[in-house]
Amino acid sequence: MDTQKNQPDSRTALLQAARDLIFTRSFEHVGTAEICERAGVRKGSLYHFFSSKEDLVLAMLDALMDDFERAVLVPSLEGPGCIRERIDAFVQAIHGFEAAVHRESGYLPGCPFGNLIVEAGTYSPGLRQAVKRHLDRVAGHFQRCLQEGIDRGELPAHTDALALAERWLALMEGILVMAKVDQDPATILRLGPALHVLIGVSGPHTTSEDPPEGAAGGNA
Amino acid sequence: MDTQKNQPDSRTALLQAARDLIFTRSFEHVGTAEICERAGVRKGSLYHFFSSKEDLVLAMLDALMDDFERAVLVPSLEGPGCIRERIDAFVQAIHGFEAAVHRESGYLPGCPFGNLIVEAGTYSPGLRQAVKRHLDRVAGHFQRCLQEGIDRGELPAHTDALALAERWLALMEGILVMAKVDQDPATILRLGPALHVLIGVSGPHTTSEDPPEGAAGGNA
DNA sequence: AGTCTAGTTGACCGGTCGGTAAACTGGAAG
DNA sequence: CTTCCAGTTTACCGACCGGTCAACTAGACT
Repeated sequence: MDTQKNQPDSRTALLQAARDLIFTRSFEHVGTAEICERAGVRKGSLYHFFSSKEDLVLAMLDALMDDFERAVLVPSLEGPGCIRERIDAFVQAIHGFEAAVHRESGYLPGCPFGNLIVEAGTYSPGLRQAVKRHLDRVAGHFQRCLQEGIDRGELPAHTDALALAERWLALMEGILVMAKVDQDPATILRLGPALHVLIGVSGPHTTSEDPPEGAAGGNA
Repeated sequence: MDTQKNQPDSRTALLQAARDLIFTRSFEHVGTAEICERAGVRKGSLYHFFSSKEDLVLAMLDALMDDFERAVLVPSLEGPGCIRERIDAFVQAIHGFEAAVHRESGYLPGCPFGNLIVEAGTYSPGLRQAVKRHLDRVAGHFQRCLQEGIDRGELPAHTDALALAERWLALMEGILVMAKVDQDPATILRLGPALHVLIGVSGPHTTSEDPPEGAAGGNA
């Protein structure tokens, strides 16, 4: 009831192995054999639990999204502070995650959802729609965060939270593409403050740039 | 015997075939056999002119960038009008191109450079650095356009054209990722105006949104 | 006991991939 | 004529891919 631990082994191991491998590399460059090897499972078992590699990845994305919500979206976007501080917390969380992967694996992976779209978006409708679902969910978090800012008077009352959330997501995807080009987590911190301008919380003074604020951008 | 040299060069045909195929699909999903078939050339010839598939793609990117500069960047960013109008022309040009490919092939390809980064960025340093070089060149066009706006007084004098150009590029990449998720060129038009906000030319009134200006004429 | 069944195993398949090797072609030069 | 060589052609390779299959195992239910 509370746990289905009588069968967690192979299926869960496959999901975790697929996540680790596909996240740091890519869907196409990670084969089922490698996934199985890392999971400590034979290939036949993979196809006992999943009907195809795509099916495995679909389930992996669900688990990934759950963890992403729990570890990044909710803590940063529903945490304390004003909109501006929440955006900073969000950027910091993304940076921390990408930097950690980069430190451990040598790769800066970028956005796993965006990566999958680019790889498979033009020929696998199933994967594309699944990724779209998850990105819509991410945008939903942005939207709620923005709406709260509107309700609190931090954003103009006429702000279109839905449209602005989509722009937020677009810029974030682009930032992660740029970071992947550079293979450098610092790019996330350098471009992250652009979100302030896009969302309109760069400060009461000017619309073009935010002043150098303390040592917040510093990295260990 | 006489028409065998009708095609100017097998090399050129291979480059064009690679571009057509890889652009609408992807690097990984287009094989050398298919490229050769489209180019009307046997595989041995491919490896006479290029040392590897990656080498072919590298050369293809150079030609693609030249055409992109000539057909999109220069006409839109160095054309008449203020910064804001140039941004609109740029977005229109990108949209026109993506929509045309989408109409003809059924695929919305997104940014070929961004696609390649996501596909190969984490395991092929050569491709990654080549893409970075080309994207830097694109950002250079943005930067010159912005600098001109600063010189003309359309942008604040303290504007950092280099940093802003990078943000412009990041948002554009993100917009194309979003359009690829949606597989809908309209997403480019919907998100394009966010560039106004990011760059700070959304108008003298407010920082959040630009007024709905209908009838964005089909200008390319 | 016997049966049922979810799960596991390892051998195997057909196909595709990037890339190779060697023979061949035709025109230019000595 | 012979030599030379950029370019072409054809057949082929080994590796790897996602996926299949029938046999097997161990626990649960009757």
